[in-house]
Amino acid sequence: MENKEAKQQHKRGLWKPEEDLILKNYVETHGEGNWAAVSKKSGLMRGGKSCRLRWKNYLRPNIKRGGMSQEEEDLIIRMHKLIGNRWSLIAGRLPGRTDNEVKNYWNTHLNKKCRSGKRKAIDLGGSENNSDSSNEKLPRLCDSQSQPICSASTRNTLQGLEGDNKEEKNLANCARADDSGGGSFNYDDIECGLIPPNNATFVFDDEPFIAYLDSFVVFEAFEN
DNA sequence: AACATGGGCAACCGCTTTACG
DNA sequence: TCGTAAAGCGGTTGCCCATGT
Repeated sequence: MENKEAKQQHKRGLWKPEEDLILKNYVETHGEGNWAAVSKKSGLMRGGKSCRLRWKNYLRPNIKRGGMSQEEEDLIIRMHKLIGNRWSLIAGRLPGRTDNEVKNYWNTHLNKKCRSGKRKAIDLGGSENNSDSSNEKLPRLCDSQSQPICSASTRNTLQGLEGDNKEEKNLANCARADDSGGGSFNYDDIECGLIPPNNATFVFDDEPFIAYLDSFVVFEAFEN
């Protein structure tokens, strides 16, 4: 950990173009990692954390800057409904976007938009395992042939969640699951690995929803 | 023209998780 | 197994700029 003295001698505030250049050159030469050493060896008077953040959010190759496309916006909204403020996970599904950017975009644009909308009641009937009367109106998860009723795009979105870590894999398993089970589970259970992969109903904000359903189907959240 | 206000965004803080000796 | 340092992450702060009065 950095001690107070070290912290005090670290420069703070906005990065100058020449600092960016130094950091960029250094990382391109020596590779990412060992950020504590970067500030010392590169001559930058910045903390390791600061260097890492600057590289990750602005200097990395393939960083996409500027306004979000409608597709990206939709994806952020859908994924936020699904997994909440897991900005790094969401950003991981938006090529060239960073968690910080997604977070800022949500806080400044989408959060207001979503808050101004009001959730409509959802007809979610047919969940066998749910004795809770509040869930009696859950919609059938599949049609009579047990086909998922979500859009292909949403399945792809959710299946695309699969990544290197356990959390992403669990989400991906849920996304893949068919609806033979129809039980419900919450996010903590997923993380703990307590949920078998054929269960596909999340509980989020105390409301159940189906992981692989298109959020625009399940969450008619926005009133025009 | 000067000031106030609010929005947008970059950066920092502090907690958690991971890696390693 | 434990302790420590580094890295990752989400929340928050504060600066800058555009707009309104």
